[in-house]
Amino acid sequence: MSALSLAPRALYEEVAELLRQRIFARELAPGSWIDEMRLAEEYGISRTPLREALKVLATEGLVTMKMRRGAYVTEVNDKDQHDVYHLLSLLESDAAGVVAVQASDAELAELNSIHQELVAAVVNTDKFFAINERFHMRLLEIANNRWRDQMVADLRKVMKLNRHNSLLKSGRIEESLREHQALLDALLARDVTASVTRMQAHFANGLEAAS
Amino acid sequence: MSALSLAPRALYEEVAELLRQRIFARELAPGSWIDEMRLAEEYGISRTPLREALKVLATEGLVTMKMRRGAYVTEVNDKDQHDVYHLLSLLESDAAGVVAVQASDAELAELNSIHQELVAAVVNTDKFFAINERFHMRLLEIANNRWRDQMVADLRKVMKLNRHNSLLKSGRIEESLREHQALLDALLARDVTASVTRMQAHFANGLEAAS
DNA sequence: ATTCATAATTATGAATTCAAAATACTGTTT
DNA sequence: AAACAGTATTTTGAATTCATAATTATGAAT
Repeated sequence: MSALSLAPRALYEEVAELLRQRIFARELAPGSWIDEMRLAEEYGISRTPLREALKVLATEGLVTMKMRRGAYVTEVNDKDQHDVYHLLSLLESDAAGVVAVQASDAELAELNSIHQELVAAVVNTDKFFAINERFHMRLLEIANNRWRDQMVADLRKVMKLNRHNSLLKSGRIEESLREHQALLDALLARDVTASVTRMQAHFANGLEAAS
Repeated sequence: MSALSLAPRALYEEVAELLRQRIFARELAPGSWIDEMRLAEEYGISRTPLREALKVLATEGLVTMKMRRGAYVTEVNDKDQHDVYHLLSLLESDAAGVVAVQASDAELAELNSIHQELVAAVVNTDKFFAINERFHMRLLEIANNRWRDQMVADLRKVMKLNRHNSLLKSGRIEESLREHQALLDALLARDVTASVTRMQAHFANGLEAAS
């Protein structure tokens, strides 16, 4: 007795999301060929919406179309990984600077409260990851630039293609928490430069740990 | 007796590019409905590749799909315009910083030579615009981050949706040239901070003139 | 004349069909 | 056994067809 979705997505969107999940789960491995017929049959749909979904994923960079030989899961090499991470750092640091200037007091308080949840979740790795993700997402929302949001979302998807995909290593929880705290201090002080710098530092440390 | 393209694009890509041209030319105006059947007939193709092209443009942000009512050219308001411009500034400034560090002497010399062309073209507005575009593109290429290139390309497409789309106002040619010169000086001196700052300034002035 | 209900038309979304290209298979020759 | 030619199969790309939702047109009732 599930409620009908109020805004049912188009079938091709639905399928695109399913494919993303399978790609991130490495069920569809980087470099591997995507069997249109097999998947269409598996999902009980025709090839038409499936092929539309593949074209969307290709535009996002998750999939690579090869002329007359179909779709392949994009292979992300070390340089790609590094390049994408660099851009994430750039965009999110900029967002932090914007938040330091533009956020309402209530919004800063909200970020602070998410951070407190983070502190409380330090013993639970999975929960910590989830809340950490939420912190970053909320900060982006507050920065209020839908184009950046879209770009960050796409880049994060590409990051997930890599085996070492976690933006946050389990061994770095305490360290990461301190970095978050420092960032939050800068935001609450509405110090733009420090906010940007500390977000950059947060990312720089993350990459070092990930490489 | 034209040479066959060595890498003939897929039909849906071809069509996507044709549609982009028409959107930028405002032949397909922002907010207007895109008539699939009409266009398919006009191009002498079926709706299938056309619809695939529309989904690509939707992912790029040029087109908005409305459930069960087709595709519409995206309307870009002033805030969008500002937000996109901000990101272009951020990405290209960062690229300038990267170039200052990583470019070979030959690559810097190449940028310098393009700049000399720019100086020479100061009397010819159209030529100036074209060479200016080439300078920015080449700088991005040298920065060597295909993900950024893709993002910048997409953002520039969105900028073109706006009536005041020129990233460079005709009244600002001399001023723009001076900014380029200053940027180039910083690059040749391999001064990262100055390179970033001057690219930012170049963009900041551009927006002011555009608004 | 305006509103409302109903029918006709049109457009979308998705399945199916079809043509051509790429790949796999078979059998022959060396 | 390896290399090749020729055939069969598979798969892609694109056109066509079909079902249904949305829109428009028509006509009746107030």
